[in-house]
Amino acid sequence: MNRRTDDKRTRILDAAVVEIARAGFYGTTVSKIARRAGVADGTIYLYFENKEAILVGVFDRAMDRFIGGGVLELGSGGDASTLLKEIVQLHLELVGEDHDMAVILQVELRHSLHFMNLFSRTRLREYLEIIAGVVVQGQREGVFRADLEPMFSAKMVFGALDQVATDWILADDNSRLSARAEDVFHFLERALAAG
Amino acid sequence: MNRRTDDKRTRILDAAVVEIARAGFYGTTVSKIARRAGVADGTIYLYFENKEAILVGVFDRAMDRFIGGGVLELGSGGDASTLLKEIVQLHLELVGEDHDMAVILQVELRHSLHFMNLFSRTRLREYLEIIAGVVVQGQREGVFRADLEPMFSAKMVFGALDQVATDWILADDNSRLSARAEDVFHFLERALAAG
Amino acid sequence: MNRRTDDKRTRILDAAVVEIARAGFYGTTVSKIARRAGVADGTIYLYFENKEAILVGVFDRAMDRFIGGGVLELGSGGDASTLLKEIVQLHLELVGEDHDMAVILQVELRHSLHFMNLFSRTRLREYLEIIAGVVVQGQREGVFRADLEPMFSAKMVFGALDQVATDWILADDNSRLSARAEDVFHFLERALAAG
Amino acid sequence: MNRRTDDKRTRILDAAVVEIARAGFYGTTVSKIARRAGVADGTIYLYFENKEAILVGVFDRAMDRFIGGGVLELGSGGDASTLLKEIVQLHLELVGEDHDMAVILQVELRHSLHFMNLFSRTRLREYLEIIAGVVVQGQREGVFRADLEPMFSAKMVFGALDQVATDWILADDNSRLSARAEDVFHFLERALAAG
DNA sequence: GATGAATGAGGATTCATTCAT
DNA sequence: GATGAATGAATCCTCATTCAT
Repeated sequence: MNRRTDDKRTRILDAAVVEIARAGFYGTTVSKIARRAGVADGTIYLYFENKEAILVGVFDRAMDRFIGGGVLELGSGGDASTLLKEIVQLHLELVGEDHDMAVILQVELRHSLHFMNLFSRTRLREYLEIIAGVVVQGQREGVFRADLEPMFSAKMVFGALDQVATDWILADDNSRLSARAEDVFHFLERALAAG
Repeated sequence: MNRRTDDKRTRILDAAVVEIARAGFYGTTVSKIARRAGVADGTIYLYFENKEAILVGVFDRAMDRFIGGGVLELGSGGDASTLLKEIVQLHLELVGEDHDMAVILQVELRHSLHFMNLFSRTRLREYLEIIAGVVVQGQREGVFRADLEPMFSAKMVFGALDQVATDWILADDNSRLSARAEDVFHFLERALAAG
Repeated sequence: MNRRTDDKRTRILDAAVVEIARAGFYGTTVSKIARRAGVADGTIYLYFENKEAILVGVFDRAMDRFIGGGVLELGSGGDASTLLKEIVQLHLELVGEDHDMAVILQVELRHSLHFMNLFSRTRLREYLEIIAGVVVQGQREGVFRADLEPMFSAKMVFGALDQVATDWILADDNSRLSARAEDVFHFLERALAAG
Repeated sequence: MNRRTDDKRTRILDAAVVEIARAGFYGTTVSKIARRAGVADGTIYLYFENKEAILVGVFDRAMDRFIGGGVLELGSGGDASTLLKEIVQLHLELVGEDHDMAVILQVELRHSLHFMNLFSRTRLREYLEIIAGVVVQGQREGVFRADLEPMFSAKMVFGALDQVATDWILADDNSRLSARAEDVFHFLERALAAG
């Protein structure tokens, strides 16, 4: 895939994000995405097998950015509590960065069992394992309760972040999502803390 | 609305739950719902304005059962911690009771901003306020931390329950959802507890 | 058909005139006509075989009023020119009397070849023959040109009246249709006059 | 619009004329028109916004042919009486040329107030003004009566032509419509003539 | 690779008509 | 006779996908 090709794929994905965020997956048409991307309808099918594959593409790219773009590098150092704080901060920053993308992650991705499964079995699992790793580290360090199952805890953390993100989408005010990081961390730390 | 009429509306909603849970809102047709309900296509439109209204109907009935069927009676007595435990228990029991309905609540309802808005502005708000009320009571009783904003706490509680429910849907094993109530309560109680 | 029955039929026709004039034959539904008439949908079918029969009913009643209600009595006396003047006057008065009815006569009746045929072979023919009779009388009296075929002349007269009536419908100002009688007569008399 | 495209649009209009003349606008389906035109149903919508737009298209093309194809060139020369004769002749020739098209002009176009308005406010007005121009010329030349309002006279002329055309459609014999031109002109000339 | 005109299956919705009460 | 709930055939229109250029 050379640069030109890649550029066209990128433009299609960018266009899809906007259109899907605005009107929903079923409310958009391949034609509209093509028009916004500045390509012909048929061109879409040179880069994606079908309409659903565009959504998968959007989603994959988002998760690549999400996970590749920071979360993985967290493991480098610091105590578990700090890491947790960083995860919360980063999650809300990344999701809050691009409203259209956030709509897709929080709303459009939940389209069907099929999609949710895809999500939960692949990229979400990866992400949850990173969080669970932090929990395990915390338990080893003695700062997090030992009686909580790490993967369960990771899901609770994700649940909190997800809820806050969805809430932010729906509020549709001009607040920054990351402004809520402090509160979320505060809540989660207490739930996880030892002693 | 007499018994006959009510019966037909009920049958349509029941059929819709099954069809939508199975194939998604956009994957089902009005015809399929009608066939399963044992009525003619046109009959659907005597009870619902359009296809979307069926989904709203499904959702409303579920929330009526959900809120009417127990959560409201919680306020009667007991300390805040017990009430929270009961909410957690009841939420997971009710959602876990009917897998098809759960799929709709956890997946299909999140279809679009439009639906999420409907959800969040109406019944979810009502529910969150009940939870927030328990938090306030706990704070007054001195068992819950006073430094947490009650509505924020309520959202965290809901986020945890929601995550567990979605996780259960996706796991698709034969576990009972309510079996996870203990762990969730354990997590949330610690997050909220004073001291 | 007793008085009660007749009353219901009348109410249905009255309702049909209003609905059809307002929205067109295809733009109305049997249900709407029934609602306006204050009867049940099914009741319509006790009085009319099907939807089209309602239009035929509306049309027949209108023509009965039209022809029965004056034109036939013209023959009684007077010279041909006066009779022509009276026909023109009466035609425009009757059509202009009820705007809804006029819309049906000038617009809705022209729905299809089928209807136009019905119209032209029955009531219109009857009417044209009355006019042609006046022409013949005028020719005999020597006031109308003898070189014009009476039925052709009658059609020209009707064409003029019809055009003026349609024009009035479309103008939709508050003018009275019969105000145009003078001009029309003026035009037609000259066309027909001998010498 | 290149040749291919234009060709397809033409084929759709041709097919529509036949289908609509045969069964009426509401008696035809988009599918039938498509089949006769030899295109897919969806193709219709590449050329027309909806079913009604097909009828408008049919009507516009007819009026273009009608007005563009002769009547406008009349103004060139000759006295008013000759011009009137030519208009009558041309009108009946053009309408009589294509029976299907004539059915649409005389019957289908009168379907509804909506259509009649469209007709009367646009192309008919244009046409009436041409006729009125001839009347004015005749009045200036002193061959037409000065006491007739030109636009009113034009409507009378059109009413006569329209009536004859409709009559021809309904007669459905094998006569040529233009054969009636002589009589119509004879009638109208006398009505308009000065002196 | 790129185009976009063409396809045609699919689906929501309407509404004339029926018939059990 | 009267009702009006129920029917289901019919139709307009959309849109993902294809393929000749």
